[in-house]
Amino acid sequence: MEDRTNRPEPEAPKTRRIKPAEVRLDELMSAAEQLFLAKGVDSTPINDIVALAGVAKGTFYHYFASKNELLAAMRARYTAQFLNRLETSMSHCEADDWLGKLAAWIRETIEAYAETYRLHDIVYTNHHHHNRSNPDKNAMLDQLQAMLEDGTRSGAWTVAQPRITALLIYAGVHGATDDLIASQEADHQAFIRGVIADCLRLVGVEENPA
Amino acid sequence: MEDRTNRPEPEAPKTRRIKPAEVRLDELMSAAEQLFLAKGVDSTPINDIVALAGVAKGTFYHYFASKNELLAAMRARYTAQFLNRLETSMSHCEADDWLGKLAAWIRETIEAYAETYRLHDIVYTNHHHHNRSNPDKNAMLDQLQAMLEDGTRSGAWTVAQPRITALLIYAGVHGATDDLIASQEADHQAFIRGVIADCLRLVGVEENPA
Amino acid sequence: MEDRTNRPEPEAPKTRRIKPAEVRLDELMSAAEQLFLAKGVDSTPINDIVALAGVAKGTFYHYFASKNELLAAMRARYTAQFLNRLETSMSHCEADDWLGKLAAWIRETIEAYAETYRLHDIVYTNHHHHNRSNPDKNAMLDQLQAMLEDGTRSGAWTVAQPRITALLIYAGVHGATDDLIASQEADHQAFIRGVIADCLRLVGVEENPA
Amino acid sequence: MEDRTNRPEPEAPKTRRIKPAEVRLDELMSAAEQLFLAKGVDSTPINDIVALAGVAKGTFYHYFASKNELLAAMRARYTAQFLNRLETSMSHCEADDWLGKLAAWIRETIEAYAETYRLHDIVYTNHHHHNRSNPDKNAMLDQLQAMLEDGTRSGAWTVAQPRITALLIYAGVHGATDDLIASQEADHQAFIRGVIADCLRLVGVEENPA
DNA sequence: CATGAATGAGCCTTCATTCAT
DNA sequence: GATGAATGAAGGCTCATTCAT
Repeated sequence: MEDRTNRPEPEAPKTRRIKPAEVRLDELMSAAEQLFLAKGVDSTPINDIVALAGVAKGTFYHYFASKNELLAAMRARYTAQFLNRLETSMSHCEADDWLGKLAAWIRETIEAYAETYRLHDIVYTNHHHHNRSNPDKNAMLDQLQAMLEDGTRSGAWTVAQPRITALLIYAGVHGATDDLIASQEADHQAFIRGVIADCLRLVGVEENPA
Repeated sequence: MEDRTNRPEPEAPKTRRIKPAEVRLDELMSAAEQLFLAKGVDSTPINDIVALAGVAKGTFYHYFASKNELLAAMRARYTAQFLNRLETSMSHCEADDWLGKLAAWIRETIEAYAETYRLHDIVYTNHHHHNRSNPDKNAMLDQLQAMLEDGTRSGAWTVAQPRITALLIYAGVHGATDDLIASQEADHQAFIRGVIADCLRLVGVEENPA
Repeated sequence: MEDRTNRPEPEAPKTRRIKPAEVRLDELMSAAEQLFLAKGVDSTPINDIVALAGVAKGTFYHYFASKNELLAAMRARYTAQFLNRLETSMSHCEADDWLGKLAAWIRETIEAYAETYRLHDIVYTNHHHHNRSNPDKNAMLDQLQAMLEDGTRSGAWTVAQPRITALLIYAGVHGATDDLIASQEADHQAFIRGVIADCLRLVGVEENPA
Repeated sequence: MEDRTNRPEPEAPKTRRIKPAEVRLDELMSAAEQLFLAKGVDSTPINDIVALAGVAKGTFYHYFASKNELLAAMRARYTAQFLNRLETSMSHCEADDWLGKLAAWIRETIEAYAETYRLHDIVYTNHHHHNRSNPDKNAMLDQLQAMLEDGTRSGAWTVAQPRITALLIYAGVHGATDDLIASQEADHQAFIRGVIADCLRLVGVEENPA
C-alpha cells in the first residue's frame, strides 16, 4: 500500500491558498504558455509549470488529467481568441460590405497568425491527432464558408463551390503567411494587399486597376 | 536480450551478414517507415527498428547519427519521390500546354498527397523545425512558382505576383486535400475538378462553360 | 473536480446530508468492498470510495484514520461474520455431538471460505502484517482448539496435542479449499466428505465403513 | 522526440564492465533480496537495487521487464531451492522407507520454511495472483501426493484420497509452522515430532507408544 | 459534521546513445 | 563493419493525507 507516512516535518507551512478554479486554470495555462513558448512543450516538465504558477504538482493534476489535456485546453482557448479577433475585425464593416468583410477576414487572419504563430504551433502540433478534421479549425472554416455563401447570395461575388473555395482561401492564407513569417519582413501591408487581390480574383471579382 | 527474457537463449543465429551500405540504409528506412506508420514516431524505439531490420542496435548508428537524421533522410526520400511524381505527370503535357501542366500539377499533388499523407505527417511533423522555411517544401514551391512565371511569359495566364499565387495554390491545394482525406470520400475526381477550376480562376483563366 | 473536468460544473447538488455515524461507516465499507473486489485494493483510491459512497474525501478521514484502518475494520467485520457462521452451524448439533460439531465446523469453513475467499484475500493480504500471529485468525483457531480439547475430555476422540492438531486442521482445511476453489468444481460435497474423513482420522476416529 | 542530447560531460568514465548475463541476473536478484528483506518490497525502489548491485538503472530493465518480473524470477528461484532441500533430505532415506521419507519431508519443510519464511512472504505476496493455483506451489504438492500414492502401493500406509490428504498435509504443515514462527520458540524439535505424529495418524499409521 | 481544493513526496519506466569486443 | 550489453538522464503521474472554510 506504499506507506507514504514517512514525511519529514514540514519546515515552512507553505500557506495553502484556495483560489477559484477559474483563476487557477488561467494561472496554470498562462504559466504553461510562457514556458512552452520559451523552451518548447517537450522540454517543459510539469514541474516547471507548477513552479511558475506557484502551486504544488498535485494541483496541476487536479485541473488537468494530463499534459495533453492541458494542451487541448490551450488549443481551445487559442482558437476562441482567434475567432474573436476575426469577428471583431469584420464587425467594423457595413453589413452588406462583403468585399470589405472578406478583406478584413484575410487581413486579420494574416496579422493574428503572424503575431501568434508560435503559440499556434504549440497547441496544434499534436502528436496524436492530425490537423485533418480538427474541430477547432473547422469553426473558422465554417465561418469563412458561410461568408462566401452569403456574399454569393447578395451578388457580391460568385462562388460555385463554397466549400472548396473556403478551403483554398483558408489554407492558402495560412500557408502564405508561413512564408511571410519566414521572410521576417516587418511590413506586412504589401503582402496583405497581394493576398487580398488574389483571393478576390478567386471569388471572381476583378479589381479595377484604377 | 531485447525481448527481456530473463534467461539468455543459448541458441542465437549469430550470423553476421555484411551487406552493402545502400541496402542496409534502405532496409532500415523501410523498417522505420513501417513501424512509424503503425505506431507513430515517438512510440517506435530504435530497438524495434533494428529488430525488424534484423540488425544490431549499433548498426543503426553506423548509418544514422541519430533518430532525427533518420527522419531527415526519410523526409528527403519522401520529397524526392513526390517531386518525381509531379514531374512525371507534367511531362505528359505538351511543352506549351501550360494550363494542362498546371492541372496536372494540381491533380497529381492531390492524388499523391491523399495517398501518402500519413507518411507526410511523419516526416514533416518535426518538433524542432517548423513548416515555415522548410527546404524540402521550398523545392516544390519553386517548381510551381517557375511554372506560373513561365506561363505568364507565354501568355497562358497573367499572374502579377507569382510568389504569392504559388503560395496560395501550394498551401491551398494541400489544405483542401486535408479536408478531402478527412471526408473519406473515395472518388476524388469531382474534388480535383473543383480545385482546378478555382485555381484557374486564381491565375485569371475563366473556363468556358461549354 | 475529481473527474478532472477542466471546467467547473456550475450546478453541484451540494446537499450536505448528515447521517448517523453507523450508517456512514457501513456505506463507506460497502463501497470499499465493492471496489476492492472489482479492482483490487491498491488500484482503488480513496477518491473512488468516497465517490461511490457519495461523500466528500474529508468525510472518509472522519471515520477512518487511514486506508489501512479501513482494511482493519473490514477484516474485523469479515472475521466476525465468519465466526458467526461457524457458530450458527455448530449450534444445530446436540451439545455432546462432538463428531457432528467437528464435521459442521469443517463443512461450514469450506463453504464459507469458498464463498468469500475473494474478500478474504483482500482483508488478509496485508503487506505489513503477516498471517502469522494474526489476532483475527487466532479467534477461529482458539475456537477449534477448545473444541478439540472438549471432545477429548468427553471421550469423543483423543487429541494429544490440541494446539498442533488444531493448526493442522485449520490451515489444512483452508489450504485444501484453495485447491477446491482453483478447481472450479461446482459440487463441493464429495470434497467436503473427503476432508471430514481425513480430519476424523487425524483426531483418531476411524469411520466404520458401513 | 525528447532530445536527450544535453548530456553534461561525463566526469568519471565509470568503467563499463560487461559480465555474463547469468552473473548480472544473480547480482541483481541478490541485491534485491537483501533490500526486500531489510525494507520490504514496496519500500525498495529500483534505484536502491541497482545501486547495491553496482549497475545503472537501465541495466535492471535490460534483464527484467518490470519489478514484478524480478519478483517472479525470485519466486521461481526460491521454490527451486526449496524443492531441492526437500529432495536432498528425502534422498538420505532408504528407497522403501516411506515413513522415513514422509517424516523427512515434514521435518525439512518445517525447518526450511522457518528459516526462509521472510523471503517466502516476499516472493509469494503477489498483489495480482492469488496463492490458489500457483504453479510453483503445485510442484511441491505433486511431489507430496506422489509420495503418498507410492507409499500406499507399497503398503506403508493407506491413503484413500491422496490429493486431499496431500493438501491437508501441505497446507497444514505450513500453517502450523506459521504458528511456530510466531511463537519464536527456538527449539523446533518437539514441534516437529508433534506434527509428524499427527501426520502419521492422518495417513493411518498409529505409532507404537514404546 | 462535512467539504474538496491543495499538497508533495516518490517511483517506475523509457530509450537514445555509447563503446568494448 | 557489426554487435548488444550497459548507460543514466529525465519526467509523467498517483494518491494518501491535510486543513481552511
